[in-house]
Amino acid sequence: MEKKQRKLPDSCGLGPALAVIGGKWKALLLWQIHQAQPCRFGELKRLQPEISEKMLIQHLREMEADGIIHREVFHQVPPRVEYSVTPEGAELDLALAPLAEWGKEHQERTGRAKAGAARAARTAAEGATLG
Amino acid sequence: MEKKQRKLPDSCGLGPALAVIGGKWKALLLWQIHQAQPCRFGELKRLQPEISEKMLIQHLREMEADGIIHREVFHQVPPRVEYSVTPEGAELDLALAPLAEWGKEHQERTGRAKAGAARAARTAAEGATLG
DNA sequence: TAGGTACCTTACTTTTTTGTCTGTACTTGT
DNA sequence: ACAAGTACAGACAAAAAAGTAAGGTACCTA
Repeated sequence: MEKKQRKLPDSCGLGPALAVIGGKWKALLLWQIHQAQPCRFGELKRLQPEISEKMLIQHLREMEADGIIHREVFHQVPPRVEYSVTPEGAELDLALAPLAEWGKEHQERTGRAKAGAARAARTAAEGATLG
Repeated sequence: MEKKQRKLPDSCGLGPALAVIGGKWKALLLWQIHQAQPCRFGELKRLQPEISEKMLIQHLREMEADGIIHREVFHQVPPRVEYSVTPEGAELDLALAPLAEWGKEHQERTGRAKAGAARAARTAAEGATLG
C-alpha cells in the first residue's frame, strides 16, 4: 500500500475530511457515483475521460478504504465491478453541498475575466458538467 | 507569481472551493484568523509553530488573492501587519462547518487504533487544538 | 558594533501527487 | 489469428506542493 498522504493538521475535524476528499478527482467521483448508482468502472471512465485509469482505480481504492464507497465484484466472464456510495459517503456528499454552493458563488464573483473564455469554450465543446 | 495550482476539475463548484481551501494549512489558518481577529503575522506563527514562515506567507498571500482574508499594513517601526477574514471568508468558514463535523465523526468511527496513541500523546503534550 | 524584533523574499531540495505507458487474464466477434 | 472489451497492476517520469536555509530591511537596544 502506497499511502503516504500529505498529512493534514487536524483541528476541528477538517483535516480528516480533507484527507478523504482532497484528491484531485475524489469529490467529482463521489458525486458521480452518487448520481448513477450503482456505477461500473468503465462507466466512470466514460463519464470522466480526463481521469487516467491509474488515478481512477487509485482514488476508488482509497475511497473504499475510507469507507465512503462500496465495491462489489461479480465473478463473471467479462469482469464486472460495481461501485456505490455507503451511508457515510452519502453524508459526506451532503456535507459537501454548502462548500459547493460557496464555490459556485465564489467563481461567479471572481472568474469573469479568466474563466469566462475558458468556460465558454468548454461549454460549447462538451455541454457543461453541472453548474 | 508562482501559481500553477493543481487545477481541479469543476462541476458543481467544488473545484473552485477546494482550490481556495485545499492548501495544507489554509483551512486551519482561516479558522484561526476567524477566531483571533485581527491577527498579526507573528501571532499566527506562534499559534502554529509547525508551519514554516514561507508556507505561512505563501498561504496568506493566496488567501488574500482569493479574497477570503484581508491584509492591513501599518507602517510602523517594527512593522505591523494584521490579518482578518473578509465576509466571503466568513461564509467559507461557515460552509466548512458541516464538512468539519463529518470529519470529526469519521475519525471517531475509524481512527481508534492508529490515531488513538498519537492523539493521546499530542493531547498530553500540548493540550489539543479543538476537538 | 553586535544582537534583537517583525515581516517577509529568494534559491534550492525533498516529498507527494498525478500522469503515461505497458502488461495481464479471459472471452467474444470477425 | 487477431482485434476489442473488462478491470485492473506496476514501473517510471513529470509536475506540483511543501520544506529548509539563508538573506534582507528598517529600526531599536545594549
